[in-house]
Amino acid sequence: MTDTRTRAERLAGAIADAIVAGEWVPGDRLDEQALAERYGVSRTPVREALRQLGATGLIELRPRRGAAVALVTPEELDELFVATAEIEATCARLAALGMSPVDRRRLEALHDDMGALAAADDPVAYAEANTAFHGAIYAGARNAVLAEVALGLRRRLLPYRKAQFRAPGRPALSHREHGAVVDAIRCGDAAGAHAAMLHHVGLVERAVDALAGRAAPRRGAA
Amino acid sequence: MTDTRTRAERLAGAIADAIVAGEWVPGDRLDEQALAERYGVSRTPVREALRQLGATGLIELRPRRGAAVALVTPEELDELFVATAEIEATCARLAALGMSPVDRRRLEALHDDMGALAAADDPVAYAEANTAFHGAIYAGARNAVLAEVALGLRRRLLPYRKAQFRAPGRPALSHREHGAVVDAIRCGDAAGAHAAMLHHVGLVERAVDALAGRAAPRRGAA
DNA sequence: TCGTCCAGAATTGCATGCATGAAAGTTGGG
DNA sequence: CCCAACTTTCATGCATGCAATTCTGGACGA
Repeated sequence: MTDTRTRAERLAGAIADAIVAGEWVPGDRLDEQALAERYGVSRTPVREALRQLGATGLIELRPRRGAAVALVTPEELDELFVATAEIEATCARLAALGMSPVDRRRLEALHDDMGALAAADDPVAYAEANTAFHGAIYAGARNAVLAEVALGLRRRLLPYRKAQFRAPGRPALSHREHGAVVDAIRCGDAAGAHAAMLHHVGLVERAVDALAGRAAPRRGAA
Repeated sequence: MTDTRTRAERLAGAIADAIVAGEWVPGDRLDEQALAERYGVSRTPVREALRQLGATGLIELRPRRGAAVALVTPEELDELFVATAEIEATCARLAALGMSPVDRRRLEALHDDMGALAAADDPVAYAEANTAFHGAIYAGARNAVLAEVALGLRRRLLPYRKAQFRAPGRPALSHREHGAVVDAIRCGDAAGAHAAMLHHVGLVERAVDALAGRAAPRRGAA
């Protein structure tokens, strides 16, 4: 069956995928004509796709100066991480309160499966399963709006956390932290789920900082 | 000095303002040609503006079938309110933890000023000040990303909460709830600020529900 | 009365062309 | 050698035109 979406929509998806895949890195210029030729369309749908992506924050549109993959400052990156952590923690709390028994079992099963990937120290497979894990938390919160916001923020962070799981032993650490979240959700411990998720994403931030070769930014520190 | 923004950007702002002002209500079709004539431009920048607004959720773009002001179902409306409440509560918690003494004083002053508006039962002036109040909370959280998300959700809700303050006595009730938030922030009571804000926005939702009653817009209703 | 089907009209999707503003390159002066 | 102003080049912003799809309304048959 044919795709009913417009070219602009498909382009937006394709360009976003390419950015997340690292084909362009933050700061790279997105030339309208080059994109048009690459995807075999005219500049018009390319421009519409770029506007759409600009509204999500994944790219930046500077009037008369073209589009570029969003280049966030260290301060903005910290805010992005904090915002993501808070929203994911909120999802975890809502999940602890309202997740169905069946969904809880599924989450536990997914977590158990990830244990094997962590033990095998398989970063690629673990990263993929990690996305599913966080997606299960979003779903457990039973709030599509929060999930959409969280996914949007996660996408904006992806260009900066690509290599995160490649550090040896990181999947295992991530898995232990997930365990705290899963335990709290299983017990219906809303505050515990919130705290565990906040702690987890906070650790991810510090890992990214370490990879970037910076000292971990501290909120309000001198 | 001349506006350096492109026509598409200005159009996006103007159309959003018109929607929030109630010039079009949820479900109304947005005709490209009509918009182009109204704002004295061609369809090209109009289309780009519509894509931008579509990405924010304020309008819906149905391929080959035009754009319309987003018509949210009662279930989605509930999710929007919950998400907004959770994010604003998070901002309140962060504000309680990290707001500067000067900002705390400013927030208290703003709250006191709103007391007069509430006593006078002036819904229009109170609604305006209310926006400033919540903006002060966002600022207190010191996280532009969270603030941006909260504002975006608030904007999507605005077409549904326009008449909210017109119920007699509502400004006074809102002001009392704000007082609980302000008190908690003043004491640095993070959990209290979170709970007070959650409660406050939850009450707003119930007020909107009451106003909407059975006349709430329904998609595809029989 | 109701549903179906088929022009005609209207609207969206996209390509193309041109004008404007920004960046790069060049030249002349200090 | 450096810098500033000018020129050139090129990408973006926008208008216009055409093709494809959807919508409308009326005729026709059950």
